[in-house]
Amino acid sequence: MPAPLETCISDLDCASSSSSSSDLSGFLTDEEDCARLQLPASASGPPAPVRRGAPSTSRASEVPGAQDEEQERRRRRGRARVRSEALLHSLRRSRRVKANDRERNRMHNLNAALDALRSVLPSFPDDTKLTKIETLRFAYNYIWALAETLRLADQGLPGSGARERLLPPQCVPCLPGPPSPASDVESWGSGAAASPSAAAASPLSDPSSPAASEDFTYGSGDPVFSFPGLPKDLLHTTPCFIPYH
DNA sequence: TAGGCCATCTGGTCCT
DNA sequence: AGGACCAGATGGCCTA
Repeated sequence: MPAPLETCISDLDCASSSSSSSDLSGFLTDEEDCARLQLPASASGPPAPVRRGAPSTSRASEVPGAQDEEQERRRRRGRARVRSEALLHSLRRSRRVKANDRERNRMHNLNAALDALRSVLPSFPDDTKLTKIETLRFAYNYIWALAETLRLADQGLPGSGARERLLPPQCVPCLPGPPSPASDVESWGSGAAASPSAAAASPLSDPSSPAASEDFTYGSGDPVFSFPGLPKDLLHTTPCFIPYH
């Protein structure tokens, strides 16, 4: 019984010999086309050329010289198979290269956004670049600290509404941030996203820590970021709002 | 040298 | 169907 794949590849032999390499999409596109190669020639596609309507193997053996023709046919089929597999590989490869390019570009955009985020965060004195995860955690804490500063300012100036003027109302509820460190320090890092290791690493988890009793300032140059009423080293710690793994 | 961070590749899944 | 998004794998670079 002749292999269907060989029959199809015999078709490909004719098709590929008349097609340039830049015109492959019409008959070989992807895995589905590859699967189609497994179908019998009668299942789809153009009718087989007369050449492939040659006598069957059993009849060919009866004709003098037919064995040579059969061998030649097999050689052609073998070459066609190699060619078609190479074409499939080439097409898959070009698609993969395009996908890789898009993915690279996507990651570059993501990194550009992270750089933009870094640029609006207070920079470290030694100009060390924050890692990606540090940038995200730092930004989270920084936003929380700013909001908390406004909240404390509001407490100091009842009815001033400074926070409401500076921050849209939805900004505050969207921060699942910690409670005021002064009032509920122990609950820092106790959220669902928190890990014990992170909580233990934070000086804020220890109410007796000196860090929890001093006003937070950030930066050694100009400007120095000051957050009255907030614990020192707030932004250097990672109070687990972004889960650890 | 081990561990952390990062860029890239890759295949799978979802969405338009 | 093609692109976006995601997560895992891998290898390079750097630092303690």
